[in-house]
Amino acid sequence: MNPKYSVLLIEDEESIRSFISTTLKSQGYKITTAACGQEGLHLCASLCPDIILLDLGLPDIDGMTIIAKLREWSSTPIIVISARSHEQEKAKALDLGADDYITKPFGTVELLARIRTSLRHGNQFAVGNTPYAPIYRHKELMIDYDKHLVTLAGEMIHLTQIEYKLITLLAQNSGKVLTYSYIMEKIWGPYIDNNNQILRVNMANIRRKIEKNPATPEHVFTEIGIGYRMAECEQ
Amino acid sequence: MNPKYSVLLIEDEESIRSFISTTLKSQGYKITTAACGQEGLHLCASLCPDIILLDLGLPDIDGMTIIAKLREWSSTPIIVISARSHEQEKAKALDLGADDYITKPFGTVELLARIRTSLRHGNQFAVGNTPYAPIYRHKELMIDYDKHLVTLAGEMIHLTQIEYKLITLLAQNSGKVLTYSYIMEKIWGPYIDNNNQILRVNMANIRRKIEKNPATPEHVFTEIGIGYRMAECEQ
DNA sequence: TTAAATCTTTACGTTTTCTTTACGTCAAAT
DNA sequence: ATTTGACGTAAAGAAAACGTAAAGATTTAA
Repeated sequence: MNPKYSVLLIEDEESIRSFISTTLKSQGYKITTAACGQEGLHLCASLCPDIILLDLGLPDIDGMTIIAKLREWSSTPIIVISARSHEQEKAKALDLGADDYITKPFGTVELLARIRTSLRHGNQFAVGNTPYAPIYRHKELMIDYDKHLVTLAGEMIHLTQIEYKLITLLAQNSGKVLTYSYIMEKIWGPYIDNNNQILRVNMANIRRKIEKNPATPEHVFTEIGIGYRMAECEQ
Repeated sequence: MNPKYSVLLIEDEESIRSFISTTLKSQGYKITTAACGQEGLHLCASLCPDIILLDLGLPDIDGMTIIAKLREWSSTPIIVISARSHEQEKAKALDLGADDYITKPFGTVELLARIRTSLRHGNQFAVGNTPYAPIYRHKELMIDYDKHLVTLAGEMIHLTQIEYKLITLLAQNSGKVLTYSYIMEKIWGPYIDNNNQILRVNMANIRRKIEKNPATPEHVFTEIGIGYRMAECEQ
């Protein structure tokens, strides 16, 4: 890795801190740790890390507050670390501007994969309208934004307006979880009630068209309680 | 008979205006004239001519301004007419988007040649760096832009002026969806309201002429809620 | 000037899409 | 084992978008 990415880990539990530190160091990341929220905010401002790993259950400051405070001035990718017992927190964290989440206990492979994805798609350097790749491709599925065309194994797939908007939104953020509320607002505007039924129906219709077996999807994944995630674009 | 090419002449000198008018009429062009820049801009937006002849020395608006204003929405070929050959002026006009430049006094033969050339090369609907294709072909359908001719299985198809422009616009962007509003602006100018009814009627008429069964089209497809897309040119 | 062709508008039936409702399934928690 | 909550799917009604015929309006050609 060249140059090294710097990672800021905000985590109060000593055992997890050292586990992650060791893991990341061995992979060539430059890692700094903070044991409480106060320290974390301070270090973030002075270090300007490339990515932040944030445990939501800190002793001094509420995790949501930390995300909000960071997002006031920084767009550094944030990966939230959360205990399974606090499921509903995750969606809120993502809505506040976190980029991804990972649930304890987690494996090394998963953690590293999430970090790589977030760094790759990290919007910390994007100014204004992020330039998306002109084409999304994953396995047999291809989306040509310019031609407004979706093909599966070369075959044209007919999508309705809303279906196309939806898959485009997911594809242009592929690899990343988009929360239900985020998707709803993007597609149906800010005045829609937050009943996701209409979204589920549309997702089912899309899956019927692009998945061999909608029950075991290859392209669009459900993150239960959180939202949807699309397989990362190949290239 | 093929649809006539329509020409808009923007020229303040009466003698030149009538000279060019007579010349072009005798050659089968449909010509409209404007005596000042204001009128010229207005007529262009309402007529959407196939080509524009523009005198740079108009009394009211600077010629360069007119070119720039037209290029905000139209890609119709513009041939600039100038009293004196100033290399700088010529370069600037071409830079702003004019297609050719002719110096007074000029002969009939030269003018007609320039017009033919601009119309031929004026694949005015092709966007970006699309290579100039002299012919569109797909299944039995053929469009010869140079000859201004549409044939279906060798048989000549009679199209009206608007119908020809429409199918040309779609053909020169074949494979891509063109939105209703884009098409409306290209064919009916920037001042048309965004009621697509007139477009639907014209598409129905075109389909009646070129599709075996308009309900299951082979050449022009509707992308509901978005626009129309023409089958990609073969070869 | 008159007839024909073209363009635009109006009206209406059909198709497609959108939304809601109802119900079934699965997994986690009691 | 049962309950509960979240998600997926089917189907039906409502709404929007589309295509077509036909009647004016305008332009062009004879």
